[in-house]
Amino acid sequence: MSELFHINATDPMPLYAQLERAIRFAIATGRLRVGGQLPTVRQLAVDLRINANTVAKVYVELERAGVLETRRGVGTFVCAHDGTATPRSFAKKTDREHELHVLADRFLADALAHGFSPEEVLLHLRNRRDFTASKAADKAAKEKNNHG
Amino acid sequence: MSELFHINATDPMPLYAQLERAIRFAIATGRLRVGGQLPTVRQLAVDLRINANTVAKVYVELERAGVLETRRGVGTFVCAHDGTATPRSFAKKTDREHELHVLADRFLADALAHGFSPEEVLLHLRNRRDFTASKAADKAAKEKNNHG
DNA sequence: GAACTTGTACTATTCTCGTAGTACAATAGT
DNA sequence: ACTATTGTACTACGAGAATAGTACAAGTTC
Repeated sequence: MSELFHINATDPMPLYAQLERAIRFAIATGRLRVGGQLPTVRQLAVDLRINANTVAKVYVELERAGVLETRRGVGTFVCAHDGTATPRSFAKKTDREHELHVLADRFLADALAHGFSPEEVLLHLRNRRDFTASKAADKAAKEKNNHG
Repeated sequence: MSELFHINATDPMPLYAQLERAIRFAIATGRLRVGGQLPTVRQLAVDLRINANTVAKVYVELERAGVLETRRGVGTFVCAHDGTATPRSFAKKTDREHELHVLADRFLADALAHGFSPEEVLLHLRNRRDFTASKAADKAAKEKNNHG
């Protein structure tokens, strides 16, 4: 259970953005179950070695987005309404496709910038079954623990 | 050919980081050839609607990294030494693998946060041929040489 | 009710990012 | 030599990100 999310302080991406992504990802892949409880604001701040305000900001933002639900004195939980389902509405289907294309571009750029070849990337993706983990949450959880 | 790179001002990722990635990506995929000239600092700033200082900063950073080569009064060019080859040295092969795993995680998180299903993402990647564009460019170059 | 936990709301400070503007240095073209 | 182009350097300013610290609100537990 070492760490649910990983945050990289040296990454140019803001910490709050990294954490928000990490949480959404954990939910989508089933590492965080619907109704499950997240670490407390202060605890997560300690674990990730970031400020509690940053964590709180992310929690608030995700609650506003309908992803999380918070109850004072109790904790923060994954909301029943799946926040990843319809975060944006696309005017056309091509817009949606384009959005994904841009995201993939960025990922490729990242990987290439880190010295990975396109073949390497493709091979890695092919060998990763946890992409479809949202359907088989339990399997994903087990395999995730390996690389933890 | 309207725009070589795309930059998103609303993205939490800093502009300079986006541009750096975009340039490395363009080089790695062959859209920018070795020895090819990049837009001038001021011109690119106008095209991307960002400040010239931001562009200059990226150019300097990429030159320091050995990706670009600048000549005053002439322009900025893609350096012969492929800067994407060894940006980092990994202690172990597993470290390298882990790095890629983390990158893939982030990409997935992004895609899922934008409302795409894992299946959708996989399908998109499978249908994209430009993953292997860099190798394809090399092959194309070689074949041209063969043909004389 | 008292103690504790948890989320929330501030203020203040520091740092980075990005912009704006100006000035300078080096090269090419004339 | 003069001019235009290109990269470089610098200051100043504002916005956002992140930190540190404190205080408050709402719930649980005893």
